[in-house]
Amino acid sequence: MPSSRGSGITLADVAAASGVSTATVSRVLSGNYPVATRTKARVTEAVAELGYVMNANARALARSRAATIGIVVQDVVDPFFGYIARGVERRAAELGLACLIMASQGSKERELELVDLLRAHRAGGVILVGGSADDRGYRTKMAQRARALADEGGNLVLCGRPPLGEGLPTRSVSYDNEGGAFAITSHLLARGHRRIAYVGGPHRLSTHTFRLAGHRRALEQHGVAWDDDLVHVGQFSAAFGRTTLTELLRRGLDATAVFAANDAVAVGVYEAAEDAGISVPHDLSVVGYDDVPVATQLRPRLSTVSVPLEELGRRAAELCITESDAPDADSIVGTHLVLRDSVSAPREARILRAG
Amino acid sequence: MPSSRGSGITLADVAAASGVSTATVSRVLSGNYPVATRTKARVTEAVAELGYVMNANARALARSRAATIGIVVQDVVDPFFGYIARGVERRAAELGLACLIMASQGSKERELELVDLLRAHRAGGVILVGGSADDRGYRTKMAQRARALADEGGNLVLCGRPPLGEGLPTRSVSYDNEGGAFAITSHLLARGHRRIAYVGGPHRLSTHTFRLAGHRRALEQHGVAWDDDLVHVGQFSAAFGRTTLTELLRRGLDATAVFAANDAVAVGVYEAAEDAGISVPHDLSVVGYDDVPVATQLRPRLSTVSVPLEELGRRAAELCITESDAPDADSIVGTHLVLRDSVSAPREARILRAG
DNA sequence: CTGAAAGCGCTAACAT
DNA sequence: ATGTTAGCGCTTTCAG
Repeated sequence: MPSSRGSGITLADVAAASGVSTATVSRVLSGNYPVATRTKARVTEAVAELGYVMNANARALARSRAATIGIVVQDVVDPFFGYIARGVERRAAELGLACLIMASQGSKERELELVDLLRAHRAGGVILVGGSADDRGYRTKMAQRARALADEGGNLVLCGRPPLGEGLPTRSVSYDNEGGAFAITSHLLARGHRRIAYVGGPHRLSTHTFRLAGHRRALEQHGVAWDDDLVHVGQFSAAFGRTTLTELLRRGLDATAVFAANDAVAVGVYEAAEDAGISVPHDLSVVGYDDVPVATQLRPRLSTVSVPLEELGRRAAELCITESDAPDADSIVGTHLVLRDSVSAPREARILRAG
Repeated sequence: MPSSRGSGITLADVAAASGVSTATVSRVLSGNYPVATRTKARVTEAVAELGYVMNANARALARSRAATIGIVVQDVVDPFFGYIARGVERRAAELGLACLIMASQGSKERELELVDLLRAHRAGGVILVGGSADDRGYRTKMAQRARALADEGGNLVLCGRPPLGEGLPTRSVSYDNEGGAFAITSHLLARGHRRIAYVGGPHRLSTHTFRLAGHRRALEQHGVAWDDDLVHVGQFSAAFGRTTLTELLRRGLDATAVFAANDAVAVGVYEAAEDAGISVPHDLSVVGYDDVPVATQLRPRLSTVSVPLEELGRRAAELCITESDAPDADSIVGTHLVLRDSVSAPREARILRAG
């Protein structure tokens, strides 16, 4: 940034121009203290004439908290994060909060750094979005950040991830990963599928873990034997879905359906099926998770579980500013199945192969 | 945010703990001034032990500029903006800058407000992303903001939009909207199309205006007569693409190809074609613009013009901190055609109808 | 190479 | 209802 000292107009200028003290100007600007209608008008006028804009940093310093919240996502363009970010940004705007966004790119270490960066900015709240790593050291370090943040008057809010542990000063808003997975696997089961491949996200990532757990519970409840060979853990990406299914097909896939752990993975699964000349849902049924726009762009349209991502973001933004011991500091929003065209009854029991 | 005063650790604490003055601590933290290796070590140690994190607001106040840049997009989830935002965020992180993101939702008034908000935060740079309105009053007001921002030591950077006017303190990084459109229409022409419908973005939005201009120039250069009935102005959305093409098909479409002014519009065009039982590209060729992921997810894969969105964002972030009179304050990044499967030679001259 | 001290612009007691 | 004033935590001359 250029180095000029910035000849900005200050509160004092406004005070001088309207013939009142800086305290009065501050009061009309904050609007949280009685001021005579007349003087208020004079001040407002002076503000407009001088084109005065408040120095948010000075205010944050004086108030020891900024009107800013921070949101850390894995990737800004991933629609899962994108919709949550949109909810956060919109609600924040309504609440008069600015929104600092940062991307961890899936790195736990980076995430920790980003929380510190946000602490440095004295963000009123720091929202951690999406699944978290099941890692002892990480959890300990984040817990320490949670305490520090709380000490400093900020909030750590977990959005779509499990709590850090007992008695920690965090609040959260999540959705039922396990339940959604249970429901969609149950749907597959109800249609007659018994051999279902699970193509999922990163090892020990909470999102994946819970989805897999829901899948497993559905299988158990329907008395379908668990088969480790059917679960494939890797990434939440189209690339992973594609290479995984391609490989399975090469080896001969003994399944009639695949549960893609999110819609992005489903995209890859569709591609692999297409490459192999396998028809969805005729030869292979596919379901996803998240219900992002691509689900309706795929052909056949993808059956998936819908998560109210934007609403999740809005709530997270609110949790940034609610007082510490609110009654429902931890809430859960519902998910629901969206049944489209990617599932049919299994055709016959046979091994699926490329070509 | 909870009201606690924030018992944060300050520079003074670190100074006390390491037995030096606050000035010295400040110097090692800023790293822009010679400090004895020994004392530097002591300070660094104290910082770690106390878990000290700098107060960014205090620093910003003292320096009269924050290590923050602002980015204003129309919509966080739109991939056009998303990829640019990703580039901005990534480059900003590399440069040690935090990134405030705000969404204008396409409102000029809101955009102006957001710039003022970012001014309040003393952002070192404010990046305005995407096409801008061709509106006199708006332009005047934004020009005024540009001057104010420059006065205050900040930068206004235009990313993917035309300059505000002569002699204004702005810098910009764009791509060739007109050229890309010229190229892709030329491609359609080369394949034999003569009747091409243009289904485009918002009236007077620069992006749309330039794309349409390029389209027109290609037509002229190939000696194809201009037909106003073939251009349809509206929104950059799938919904607009769909309703527009549906309506055209209902009335009977005398064209063999459609130029969707961006990929989102193309999505809608595909849907309408599908609804009407019209095959792409057999009955109708389609091209888009932007080359966002959906282009490869569509079937047939969409031919479109690729814009280096993320790179655009990275450059924009850099422009936020380059000194005022840099040699190339205004740059243009190239676009290129990506030819996939959505174009074929026109089948025959006939009117396309639904059903 | 290090310290002392005067701000940066605003807020929030405390007066009046 | 309004003014006074002491900070908020860091940077940056200016001395030493």
